[in-house]
Amino acid sequence: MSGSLVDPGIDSPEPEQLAAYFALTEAVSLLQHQVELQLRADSGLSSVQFGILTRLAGGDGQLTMTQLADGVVYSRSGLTYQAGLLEKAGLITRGPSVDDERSTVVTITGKGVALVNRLLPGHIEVVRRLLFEPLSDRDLRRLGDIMSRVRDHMRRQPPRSATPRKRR
Amino acid sequence: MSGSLVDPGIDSPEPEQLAAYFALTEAVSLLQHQVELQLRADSGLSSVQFGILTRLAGGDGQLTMTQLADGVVYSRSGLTYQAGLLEKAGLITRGPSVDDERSTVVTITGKGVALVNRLLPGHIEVVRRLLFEPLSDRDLRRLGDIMSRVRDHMRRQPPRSATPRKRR
DNA sequence: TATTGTTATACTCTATAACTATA
DNA sequence: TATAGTTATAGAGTATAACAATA
Repeated sequence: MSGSLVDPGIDSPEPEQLAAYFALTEAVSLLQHQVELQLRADSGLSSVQFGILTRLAGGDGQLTMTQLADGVVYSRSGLTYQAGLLEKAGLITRGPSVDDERSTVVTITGKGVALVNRLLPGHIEVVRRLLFEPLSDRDLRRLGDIMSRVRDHMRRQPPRSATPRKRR
Repeated sequence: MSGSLVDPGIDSPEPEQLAAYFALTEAVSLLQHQVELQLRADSGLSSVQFGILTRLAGGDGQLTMTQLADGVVYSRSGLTYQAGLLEKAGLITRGPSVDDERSTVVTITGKGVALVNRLLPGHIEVVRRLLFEPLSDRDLRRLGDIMSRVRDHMRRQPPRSATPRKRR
């Protein structure tokens, strides 16, 4: 008895490949949940908000709304909502772009940078405990190599903004 | 110039390790989003609902609410909500457990199994295109090995249900 | 015309706490 | 007392479509 009611079909991938996919998604889901709990406990920030701030702080501190939406969140209106919260909290500011007056440039404030730096150790500690701990240095190098290629591959796919409009 | 405003601190992990973490989370986030789009387009099901159904279908078709909550969703009331939707759609049924009359046993229906089998090819196709395609067989074996260990490690952590009550 | 961003709106989802019933 | 599950409720988040302004 196989103990399974599903039949992926003749042309399906090896079970081993699917197992890799399931392990990946389950592990990341568990990790994300723990990260979410830690962030809320330490700051009240959601992981989406933390992601916006770290994306800004990881660069030179400035990105347009569209650049942010491409990396963090999946609709412009959703990002407008989150940016509104972060601006109200004094963690970012928004201003017009000089290059293109349609664009809004989002800038992380000193308070925002300070918050990211305060949160990072606890954040990293969670990641270390859950993700790094059971892995050797070599595992981690391989994981980074593999997932970097996957990420780059996905980034090359047509971005969401290219989603065709609803037909009629 | 480093181009970054953040300072992880003296005792921080190697940048290479953090890069592995960021690549992992970004890639999985992109993958989850595409999977979500495909599921909605093909069925109107969310990935949480699909996860509940596949978890049931991957076993013998029955699990208790608590077993489901541990694997798929992060609060019992949230699962009750989702189970209500799935039951209304005729994809699962709920009934009392004979072993423990406090428990509810969730059973996937024939219609539920049929839906999972209908959705699986398209689902796998997305995963193949985004995740498997840029990877060699060896990459995939390594990824599966690594993430299985991480997942097992995380499962060993005290489950969310052990979260201490709010103080006071 | 196409693109950037915001707004209004409706909806989905989630968590908290209170509650019922069984162990 | 502790555990399984449901319910009521409230809040957060998201997407869609319509809109204004600029390219």
